[in-house]
Amino acid sequence: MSNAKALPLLEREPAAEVAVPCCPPLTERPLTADEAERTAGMFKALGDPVRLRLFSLVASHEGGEACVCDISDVGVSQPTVSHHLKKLREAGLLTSERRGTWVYYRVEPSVVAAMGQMLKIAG
Amino acid sequence: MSNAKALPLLEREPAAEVAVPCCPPLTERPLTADEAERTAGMFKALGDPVRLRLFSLVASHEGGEACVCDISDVGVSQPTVSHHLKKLREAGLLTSERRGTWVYYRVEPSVVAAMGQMLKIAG
DNA sequence: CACCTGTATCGACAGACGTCAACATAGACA
DNA sequence: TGTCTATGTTGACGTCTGTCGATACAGGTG
Repeated sequence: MSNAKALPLLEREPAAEVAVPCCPPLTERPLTADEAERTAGMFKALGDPVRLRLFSLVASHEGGEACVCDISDVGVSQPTVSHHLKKLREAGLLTSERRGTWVYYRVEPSVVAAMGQMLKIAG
Repeated sequence: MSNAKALPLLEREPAAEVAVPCCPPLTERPLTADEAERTAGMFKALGDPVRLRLFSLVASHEGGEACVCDISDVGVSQPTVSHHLKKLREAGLLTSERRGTWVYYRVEPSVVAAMGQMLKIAG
């Protein structure tokens, strides 16, 4: 599926150690220490205002993806934007792909869905 | 009895500045800087493994509430537990009430629902 | 009253984190 | 090849944060 083997930005890291289907709704049962350790990273990634804006810029961008150049205007320097996008990638919330000169980011729906699942109240 | 005016723990802070109904799904439109600033605090609160466990312990506890004594076994000291519960309170995710000797925490459903709403994918 | 238990606060410390300027790298194009 | 633009990486800096022991406060019980 998808990448045969040549996606530098995608392949560099083992993707998301946080991975996809993790935990039941938080109301269902207490998380184990291990589950909490892995899952907290996803929430932490959205716990910074700049990252939250970057994420919403990607998520709401037409076509479901955005070039870095489209979303860089969030009030911090370019290296800082790059740093935050990396954090969002490492958390599994975004994926990136270089196409020619530009790098495009898109939301990883399964991870976001997993987060939403955990916040489901009184299932 | 139901204290007429002496609820130190509850009254001390203006509850959640984060408040309740904030933002549309992150896929709908980019957050403003101000929205992101206020909203990131909620995700940040769940971005720590210990806090995430404490939250799930409260959320999944029978009766919808839990005494601190019920949830203190998360591997950190009692002051640290108290510190984290305060953070969750300040973020608006939990409320607390002292009843006699014990203090009970419960989930603030509206705030959690707001977070879930933001994570809704593709409206 | 004194004493005990449950919970919050204080003060200190180490480590994590956000930020930037400087530099490095990758493509496009001449 | 060289140069230009877009993006990532490095190193440094100050601030925030998680943690603990010591202490304070609240309420129950004797």
